[in-house]
Amino acid sequence: MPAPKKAAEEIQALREQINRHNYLYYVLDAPEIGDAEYDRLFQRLVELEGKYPELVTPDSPTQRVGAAPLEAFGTVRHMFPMLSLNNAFEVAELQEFDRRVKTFADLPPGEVITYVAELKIDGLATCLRYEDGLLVSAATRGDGAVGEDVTQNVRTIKTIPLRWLSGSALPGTVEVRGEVHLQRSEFERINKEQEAKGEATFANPRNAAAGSVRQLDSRITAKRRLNFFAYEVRAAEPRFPTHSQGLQRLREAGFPVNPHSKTIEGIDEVAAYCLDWQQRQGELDYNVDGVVVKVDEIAIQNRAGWVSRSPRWAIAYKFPAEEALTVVRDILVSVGRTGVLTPVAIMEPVFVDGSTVQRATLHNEDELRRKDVRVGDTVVIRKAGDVIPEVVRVLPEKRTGKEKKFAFPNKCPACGGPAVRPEGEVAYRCLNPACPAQVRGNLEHWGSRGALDIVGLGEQTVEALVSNGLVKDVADLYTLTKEQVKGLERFADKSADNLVRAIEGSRSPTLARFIYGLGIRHVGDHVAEVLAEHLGTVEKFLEASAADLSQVSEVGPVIAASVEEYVRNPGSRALVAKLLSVGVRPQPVRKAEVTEGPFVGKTVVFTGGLSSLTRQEAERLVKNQGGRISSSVSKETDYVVAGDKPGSKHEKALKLGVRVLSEEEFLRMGRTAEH
DNA sequence: CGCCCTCGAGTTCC
DNA sequence: CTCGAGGGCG
Repeated sequence: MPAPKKAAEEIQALREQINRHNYLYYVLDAPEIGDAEYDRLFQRLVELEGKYPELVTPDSPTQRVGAAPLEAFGTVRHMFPMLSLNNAFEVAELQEFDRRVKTFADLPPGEVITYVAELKIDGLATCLRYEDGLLVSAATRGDGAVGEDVTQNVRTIKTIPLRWLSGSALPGTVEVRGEVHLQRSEFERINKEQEAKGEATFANPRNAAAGSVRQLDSRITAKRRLNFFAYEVRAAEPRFPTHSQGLQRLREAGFPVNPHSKTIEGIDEVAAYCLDWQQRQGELDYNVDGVVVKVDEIAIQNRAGWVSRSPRWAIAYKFPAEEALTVVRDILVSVGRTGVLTPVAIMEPVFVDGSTVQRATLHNEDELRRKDVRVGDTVVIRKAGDVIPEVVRVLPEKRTGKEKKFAFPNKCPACGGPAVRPEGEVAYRCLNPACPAQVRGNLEHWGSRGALDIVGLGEQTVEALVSNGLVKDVADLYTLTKEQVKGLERFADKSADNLVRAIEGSRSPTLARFIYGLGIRHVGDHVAEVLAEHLGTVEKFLEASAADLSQVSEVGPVIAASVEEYVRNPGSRALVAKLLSVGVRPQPVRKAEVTEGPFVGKTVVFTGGLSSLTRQEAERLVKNQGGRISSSVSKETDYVVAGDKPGSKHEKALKLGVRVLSEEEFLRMGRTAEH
């Protein structure tokens, strides 16, 4: 039996009323009706929807109670990458930021820029996707490009509209970014509850919010009153000329936008806002860790541009981090895989900012001297960034005279061999290539994610393999048998099998991973990729010369010399030969032969800044399509791509009559060729 | 040569 | 995340 029209109308009316009261209650904190009245409306809606299940829609307020647990989270690709921000810790850095914006946006130094200052909520950056005004997905930040799908959990957050308020929706697909967080009062309530249940408590509101959003059972999430502040709206076509107008529209659409966000003229007033809230942060019922400052006008934002993955037109002013006092019990020296000696302070365990800390790097001899850290000293520590502990300074007034100055060793603590600090460098290095610390480090590196990606070959396993004499170098891994591994402590049948299988599975790495895995000085994953692309095969790699390599973009004299030295060294040649003989087969780089297209056999030169892709991406595009890159313009040059603020190369191109392309024209040529 | 940016390498805790 | 150092450009 179809639902009567009257029921449908009543349901619609109830939803509108409930949404409105939700908004008044949760977002504006100004309810117009009492709880009993609200419950009556809600119950009536539940009743009608129970009677006519075909009328239940995903944006109904009854759909916020959570759903059955998930097995695992899926992933969502963000429409626009979620960027990271540069930090400022002092007013001077804000002024430097202001100066840079003007430089890059071509504005006179005297110009007064309009900024928007927003409190930086200490929660979880979350990206909501709406299609024609209806919430379709919610994702965590993840790596910036792809995040975890937490839609079920986010639907339970009462302040997040399941549908934009009528009349305010932007058509098409729109992303709303914001911060999911917990109020301090709610955090305390949850912890009391956890305690009563005998379950683990959360260290701070951020961890509690993160734990709640990453709950596989959204019914648990629904019981925690998570909150949300929206701070950005993005659509394929920019809809607003200023950031503040975007925020205004979010407010109109029913999103909670932080009430303290403020449009401010000039950086000096922005700095005053930052310092003011630094003082007053305790007045808020949620944690903030700073202020985000954005250029208001989108046109200026675009002119200021981006550096790598962070915008030049925004900065995070960070409040001073929580600090704690502790005592240095000892200073140890660790030896990395490259033989670098790094001093580490071992401290009385102390709780700072969500976790208990007892180690902190002291970086190197110079840093240690600068801070003058001695064993027995009382030190101030804090978290640099979110996790890494840092010794800020020593409190000399706490000294008793019994503290011991640390003498930096000139012997390697791992092998006892000589350690030297080359002129002009900050690090001491152990010179013994057979040093057990380096041997272990090389093995771990070989198995690491960016290299051969051997799951299970961690620190513990490497230690066990080496100390039992089963493995001396990375090639030995490939002749390990399950029986040998089973003889080790902690290795049962199953885990031994897993390890041997994981090693087997790594026999055909890409050439880039293979080169990276060898651990050549100055060759990280990126440079390894560049080298592999240029060399193509492991045979060519073994013949690499500095003269040839330094022609390659991104490879300078230092890297070129380092690689040549590696491939000439008899020890490393022997290792590569051994790897090949035990059946490791680095895959030659397959270059699809491009025979037609606009760039085949052409030489291209870039000048000026590109906006929609990086210089390196553009160069790769040309190379993939059979072209060559050159750094200077001559009559041999076929195209000069002139980006923003082109330099002298542009003039030279005009003089020589070389074809000049705009970024747009270049992209069009590249794209048509890709199909 | 100086500036800006990116990369490499080392590090902590759960 | 942070430091130091390498590479590219003007």
